[in-house]
Amino acid sequence: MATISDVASRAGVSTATVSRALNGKSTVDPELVARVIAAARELGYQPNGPARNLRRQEAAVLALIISDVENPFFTAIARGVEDVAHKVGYSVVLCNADENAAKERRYIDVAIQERVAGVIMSPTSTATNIDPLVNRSTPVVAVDRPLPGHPSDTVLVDTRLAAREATEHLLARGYRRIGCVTGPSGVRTAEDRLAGYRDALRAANQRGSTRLVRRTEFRAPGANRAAHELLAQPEPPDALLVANSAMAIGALGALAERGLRPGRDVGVVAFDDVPWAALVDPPLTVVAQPAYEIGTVAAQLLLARVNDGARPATTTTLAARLIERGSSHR
Amino acid sequence: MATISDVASRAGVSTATVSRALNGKSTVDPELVARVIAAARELGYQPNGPARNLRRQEAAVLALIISDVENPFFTAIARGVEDVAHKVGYSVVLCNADENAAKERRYIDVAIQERVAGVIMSPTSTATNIDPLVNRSTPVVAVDRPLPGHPSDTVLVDTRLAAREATEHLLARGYRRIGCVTGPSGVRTAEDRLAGYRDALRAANQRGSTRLVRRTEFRAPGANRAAHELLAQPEPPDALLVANSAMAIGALGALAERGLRPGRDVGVVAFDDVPWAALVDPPLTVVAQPAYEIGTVAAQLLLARVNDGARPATTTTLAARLIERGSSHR
DNA sequence: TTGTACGCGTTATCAA
DNA sequence: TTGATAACGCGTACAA
Repeated sequence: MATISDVASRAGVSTATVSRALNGKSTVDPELVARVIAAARELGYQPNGPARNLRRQEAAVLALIISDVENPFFTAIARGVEDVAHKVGYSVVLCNADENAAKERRYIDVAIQERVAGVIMSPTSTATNIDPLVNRSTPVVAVDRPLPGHPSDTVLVDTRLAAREATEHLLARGYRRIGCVTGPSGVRTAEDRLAGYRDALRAANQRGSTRLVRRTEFRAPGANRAAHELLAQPEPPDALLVANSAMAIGALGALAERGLRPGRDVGVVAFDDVPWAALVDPPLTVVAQPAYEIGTVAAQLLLARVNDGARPATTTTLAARLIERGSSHR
Repeated sequence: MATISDVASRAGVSTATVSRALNGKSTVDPELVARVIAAARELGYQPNGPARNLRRQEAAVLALIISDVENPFFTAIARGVEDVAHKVGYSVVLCNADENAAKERRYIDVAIQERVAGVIMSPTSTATNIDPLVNRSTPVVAVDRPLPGHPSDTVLVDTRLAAREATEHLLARGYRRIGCVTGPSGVRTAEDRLAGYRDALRAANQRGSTRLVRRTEFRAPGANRAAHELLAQPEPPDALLVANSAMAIGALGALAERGLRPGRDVGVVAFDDVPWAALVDPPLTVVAQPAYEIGTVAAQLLLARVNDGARPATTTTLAARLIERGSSHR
């Protein structure tokens, strides 16, 4: 494989000049630049990344550690991050922690070992430990969920308010016993959505009952079981607030299995506006989170911090938007 | 940040011994190993990846370049690759080419620059050029679509046969004018699905008509337009074979917009068994591709080739499975 | 079994 | 503006 000195001898210059020419330093004779570029092309020269990163003590790479690659919310974030990063010459490596603290820990180690410029992550839980990153002063931006412990740039959605509005919407539609299927305890978004739900009930002078609330993993099977449990009760809920789209699949499945029609029999609002939401019958009312924008904002914050480690940490909170469809209409 | 010589002095040994101890070489006194490990832990030592990769001339990293992160088919492949790679100590970096030849090209360059051990990719089109990888003898495994030019390990689904069976299923259900919405020309899976569709019509002594076929990008909006065009004709199709799940969303949307009910009015079979397929009304008949298994097989092939570059190239073809649901029932 | 010393390919410093 | 050279941190050949 061609190295920088191969290019240097072919162009009849020193390696230093090749390096300067290829990195666009302004202090190089234009004619030499042309010769270097030609030589590099002829040899199919590609710089050796590890050597460059070793020398520079940093790679033009951002790590994005997300909790679940199969969740469209997180893949949309990924696209936002990529679009911003690529524009300024950074690559993004996507790591799937799979809602698994051990995998997450492993990817944090990989990010450190590879000396990436910065890390964007959605922590799997409040147990997430970023001390290793902080100790090495690798910039970290949290998305979707805040990081425990250290102050860091954070991009969130006002999901508590969104959950409140969604619940108020159900109340306004005439549903009276609203249930909530949310994520595991220890995950901030799960807590916030539940809190927003309770805010709305309290504001309407309803006493929330724990019999109407279930916590489960953020996936379909758990939500399916949870919905069945709620609906099997003597006084079942007449509406459900569901905390993400995978869970919506489980919950809607449970309704179908019980012969209940969303909207008419049980009102349903779920978080995340997935492409198929408008397609089910009746179409699903959702809380649309600005996932792509979370990604772009996070990437901008991270790049800013890479260039200035002393910037004070900020928290950006984006608004979600309720999209009313048939599943919350009797 | 702690280096290997920090660990060495703390443990009272040489850097060579630290290296050997940490890499599990058998020729080290067990007591020294213990001291080294203790020192490394105390210092929070993490090896410098770039330095290690520079020295080793290779990184324990696989690149996975997929055509679309937002397509569940590809994210399932990614999980398969990850699970196999992690088991043997390799990391996976996921790159989203976004069905875009330029991004794909860029990620190939990144893979070369970072000197990854190997690349798994689903080529965006027959124009994909992997010469740069081949020239540097970086092992490549193609998934979903074959690579043009060079013989390489390849993991495919027998999608032509699957399309034929899906079409025969529609014929057996009594549909008589079957249309096909497939992907762009130049993409092998798009061609194969169309070919399988035509195989079935020919076997049934039907003359396929180009008026029943549309090609479009593998996304919902294109498929939506295509389905509208097909259905607006004087003699519209009474069934549709749709080439992936994103396109299914567009096509089902078109049916809804025209007040047509899947199954009863227009039979529908789509590729890829997505979680919501069973949830729409009527449930969607699909061709389930073994995506996760594609990933595991591809990773195994790649790792085998990393260890033995002389292995002959193989092509593995996996079978797809038709899952009959309501959308192909009158 | 352990230590010394070199080189991987690049960039940055310094001198010319 | 250019070139010689040192240094980044690690693994290993070789010597002890």
